[in-house]
Amino acid sequence: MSNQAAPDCCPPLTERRVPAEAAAVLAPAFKALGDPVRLQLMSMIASAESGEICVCDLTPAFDLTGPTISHHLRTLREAGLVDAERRGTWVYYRARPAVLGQLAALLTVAPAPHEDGTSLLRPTQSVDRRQCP
Amino acid sequence: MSNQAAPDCCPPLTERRVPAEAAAVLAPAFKALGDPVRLQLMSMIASAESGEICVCDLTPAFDLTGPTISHHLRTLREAGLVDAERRGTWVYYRARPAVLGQLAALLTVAPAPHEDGTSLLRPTQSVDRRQCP
DNA sequence: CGGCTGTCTTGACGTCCGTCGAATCAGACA
DNA sequence: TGTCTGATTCGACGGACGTCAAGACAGCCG
Repeated sequence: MSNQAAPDCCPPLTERRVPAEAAAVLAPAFKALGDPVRLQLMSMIASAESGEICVCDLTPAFDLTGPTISHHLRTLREAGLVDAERRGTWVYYRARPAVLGQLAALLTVAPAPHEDGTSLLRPTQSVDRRQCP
Repeated sequence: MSNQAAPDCCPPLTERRVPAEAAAVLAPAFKALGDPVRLQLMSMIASAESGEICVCDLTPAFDLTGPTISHHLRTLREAGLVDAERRGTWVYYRARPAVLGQLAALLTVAPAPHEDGTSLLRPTQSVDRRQCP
């Protein structure tokens, strides 16, 4: 339905101020990723071996009903983050790397040499970082 | 209040599936950027010449009341994306480049050589791309 | 001290979002 | 053709979100 979150272009958010029109187009993409379920769905789709993944593989991974997963997938679709294709009985979802890349570019901070090192990982100390040994 | 969106760590979303706990911590950061006003605020703060910017410079840039801007700034603060510091009469906000960098890394797609080129910019053709001449 | 300016908090209101159950649509298969 | 399975849409409900007006708090200055 011609939504297609279309960011203005490339300049990192830290370089120059994002104009209102660009923000209006970019924000929905971030909003789509602003839900834990959708973030996981996006990751499962984007990291699929064959480049695509069946809905029937996505649904059982959550404690949610089919319609709810379908709703989240639609949100990702309307945000322009994924593509869907029906093939026979099943529907396959595929990521749009170029779009992810654009969002990444927007958030990318140049070299960041004199950082304060205060990453999200260790804000103070109470955060569990059971990843990254 | 000890919120501090703390992503698990580094592996791009396209590499391996984001675990539920990590998604629960990362999603709020994206959600915070999922509003046009906050995205602009984030950009204005992150692109500030001196590294920080006064609330008195942020508020007049929008057609919104002071409390509303303050509310959005609080959201960004609680998401761990910015820091606030009161200095005399004014309050200054400063970005957290390391956090932005982590979010960027999560969205970064490796090299992406065989792309279909379908970036958000030109999904089909109906999108206005009055940026990027 | 008293007033002033700037910012944040509180309370309220309307809207949007996440979730579900039931119904509907799309293919496959007998 | 009929039926079964998989996925989406529809309708509804509770909760969260964006916004504002009014009030409270912090620091300056006369």
